[in-house]
Amino acid sequence: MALQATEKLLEKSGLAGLTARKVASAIGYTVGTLYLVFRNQDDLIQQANARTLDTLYRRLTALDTRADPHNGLRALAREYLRFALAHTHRWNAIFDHTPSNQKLAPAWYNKRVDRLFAVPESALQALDPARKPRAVTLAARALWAGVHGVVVLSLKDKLALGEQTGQPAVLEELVDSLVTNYLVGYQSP
Amino acid sequence: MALQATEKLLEKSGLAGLTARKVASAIGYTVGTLYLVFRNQDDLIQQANARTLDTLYRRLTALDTRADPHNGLRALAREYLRFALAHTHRWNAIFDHTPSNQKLAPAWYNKRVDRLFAVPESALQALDPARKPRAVTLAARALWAGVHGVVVLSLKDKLALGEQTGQPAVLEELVDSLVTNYLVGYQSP
DNA sequence: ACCTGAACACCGTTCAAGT
DNA sequence: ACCTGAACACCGTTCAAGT
Repeated sequence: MALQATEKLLEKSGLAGLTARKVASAIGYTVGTLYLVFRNQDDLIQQANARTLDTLYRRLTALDTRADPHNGLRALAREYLRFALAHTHRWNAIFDHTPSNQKLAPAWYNKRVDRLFAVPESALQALDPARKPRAVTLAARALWAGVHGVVVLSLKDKLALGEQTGQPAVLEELVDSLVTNYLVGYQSP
Repeated sequence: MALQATEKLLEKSGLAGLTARKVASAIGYTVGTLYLVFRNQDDLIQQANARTLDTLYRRLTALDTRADPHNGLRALAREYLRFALAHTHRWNAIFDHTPSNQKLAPAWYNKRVDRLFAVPESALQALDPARKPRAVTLAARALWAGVHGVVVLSLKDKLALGEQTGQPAVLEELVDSLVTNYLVGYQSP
């Protein structure tokens, strides 16, 4: 499959180094052939990104958050960070790619993104079942977007933590701090 | 200045639509001339981004956070969001641009980023002067990266808030939720 | 039915040559 | 001293023509 070649290329040199010609020649074909399978480069990248989102989703749902939602949310956030650190380039490709025509992403793609957000949301729901759904959704978005922010800036080395910059342990501390403190506020009267 | 033309082009069609040739012809010159002024495209973009960072910095420091650090931090976060919403493309250019050669950004550029982080950090310091500096730094990074995350995902419409997606009021609610709840946790015993 | 090859309109970057 | 023009090696995308 062309998508496997795309992943390998992404993994090696990131989204910027990805080229239709490179992908084609990696699977022993000509550029033209690639355009018989994918509508264009956006389509190719989106399909590759969808696969990354899927494996991330599988990783997150493999965790059990029901027993202890509070720690479950921390575990989710850590797993998210770990995944991003382990697959920097593929993870970045998801958020660096912006469709050329200003067009919004296709529905099948957005479905994967929504599914990811649903994971922390249900943990948050379990944490406090009495809370109104809208309040839970809002809190889940805020918290998860926050975690996302820590991860993005971590990967871009924009956190300026002095000598300890980039050390996974410190980054986990950041993510933990965000989740824990947010949840304290969320659950306080 | 070429940088003004760059900003205008960014504002109109984003980083993806930016071209050395377009910038040059916008100021009545040839491409070649542009390369007598800027080392390369990365340099051009970084200089443009530095200007954006500067005006954002000025906006944030214009707020007074000393009187009431707690509300001050909320105001900072809101201002950050507002700036991003008002200058979507220029703000995105800052975080979408990744230097070609995998090279890290020059020191003069990173200085501007660090300066921005220092703003919420000093507010957080004022909130609880007894706290150890390292703890304050860590909390400032976590919180501000979190706010950043809400803003990035807001701009990319990846928050999936149903019909209300993209409504500024809802986005401010998200940012508020993050800051307020985090601070409750941060200040709890 | 499947693939190629070459074309088109664009890039970033460089640098002799012009004034 | 300042700028141009044309070149080079690359792009994404299309599509006649080949098997």
